[in-house]
Amino acid sequence: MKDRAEARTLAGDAYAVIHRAIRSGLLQPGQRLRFAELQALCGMSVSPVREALVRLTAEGFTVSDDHRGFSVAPLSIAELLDIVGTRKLLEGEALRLSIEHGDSDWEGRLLAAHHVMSRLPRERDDMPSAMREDWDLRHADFHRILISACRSPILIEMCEKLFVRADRYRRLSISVPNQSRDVVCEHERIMALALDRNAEEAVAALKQHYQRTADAVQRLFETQEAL
Amino acid sequence: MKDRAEARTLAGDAYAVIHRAIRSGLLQPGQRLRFAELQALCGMSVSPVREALVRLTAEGFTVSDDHRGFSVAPLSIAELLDIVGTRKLLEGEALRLSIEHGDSDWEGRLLAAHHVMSRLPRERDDMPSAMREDWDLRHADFHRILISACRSPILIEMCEKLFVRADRYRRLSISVPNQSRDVVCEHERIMALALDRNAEEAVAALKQHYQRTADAVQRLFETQEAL
DNA sequence: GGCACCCGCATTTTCGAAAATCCTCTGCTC
DNA sequence: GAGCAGAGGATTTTCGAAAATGCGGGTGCC
Repeated sequence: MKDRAEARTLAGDAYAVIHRAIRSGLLQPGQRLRFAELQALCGMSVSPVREALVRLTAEGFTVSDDHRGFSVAPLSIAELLDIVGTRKLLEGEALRLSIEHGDSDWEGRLLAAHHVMSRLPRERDDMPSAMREDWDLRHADFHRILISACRSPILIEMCEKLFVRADRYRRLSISVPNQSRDVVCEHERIMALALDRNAEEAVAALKQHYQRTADAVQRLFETQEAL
Repeated sequence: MKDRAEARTLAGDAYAVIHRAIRSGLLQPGQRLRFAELQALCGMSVSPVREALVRLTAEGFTVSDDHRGFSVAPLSIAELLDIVGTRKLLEGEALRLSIEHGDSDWEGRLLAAHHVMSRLPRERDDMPSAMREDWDLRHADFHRILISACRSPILIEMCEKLFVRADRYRRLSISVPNQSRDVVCEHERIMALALDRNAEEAVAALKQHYQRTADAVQRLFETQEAL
């Protein structure tokens, strides 16, 4: 994740700042992005800001309109369903390959990542946002490691991009109370099946895991008519 | 394909020019890209050239090294196999969905694209390169239309990117004589099965089609030790 | 002799302003 | 009143130079 590797260029900083602003909601879906504001936000000149926007556009976080600048990519149920469907396909296959090729080192990293994640609370309201941020990172690590042994860099990269792209939607789902889901349990089950080398059921569990998150967000959309 | 939509900005032109230079081999894999040269090639200042490189890097055609500039992404057997494997997964599923959802308009466009393509010769040595370029475009259209009814914009976009990314390798395979393959026939078979709504066999034929191209290029690599 | 440091050159990266483009509002014509 | 042309302003895009960074050679020190 480019966010964490601290950038050695201003353009990298700008990318991180704007990316975070979009994910946090400071810059809202559909909002037009003016260079003047972004320069103020990032504290730099137009060149690195523009470079950041070009990169964000390539990754689907912003959209560009020639000579009319950039705006934050809008959210939609259609995109959510598309992202989830594609993730089920890609990560499902990546997990299957990981289970096929993974060695004991992979198993160890998986166990470790899950352990760290399970030690953090997820949705306590009194939880400081820093901790919630931390949970997000661990959660991302867990899913990353799950597919890390698939031996296909392209697949990994695509899954990573979709994961980040799904993040804006995932943040909405957290605000849904009483989901009657035990997310921790779902993760545990996926891991157990993976370690058992039960590819079929592990893939099915992973797909179900994503579908449930999608369903939760979709319900939220429909009730709030947030779109 | 961004190449064909004539760009309304210089950065778009630069993207097209450099992209073409990489695909044609004018800029070779691994070669370092200096701004001075690229500015001369594109006939413009540094800003749009840099923007083009950022975009190309996001798509995997170039790689960037902070404060040390850009270079053309190297070719490798590993990457070729990775691209082909991922394409089989993605386009296989996209074709399955297209067959499921495609209407008669889709069938018509598919027939038309195949007809136009079949009227162009592919590998005549005396063929002017403009015509070969034309065949490439029609070939791309055919594959694009094949999956165009899958109703997943993300899947389509990913397939498009992989298609373009595979192009550098595909150009190598054309230089292999006597492939004992009837590419025209393969395309015909895929189309016939798709129109027949025989998803299973159509997907299998498509995957085989890609695997054969991969095999041809791999043999070329190994004999020439071009890597 | 070998190693570390510093300086100058080549190159990338960033800046601030100029040029180009788009949007809006006004005024004119039909 | 509707519609088009054009000026003015806002904004993006591009330029050319300045700043920052990395690389290689040379010098001094151990």
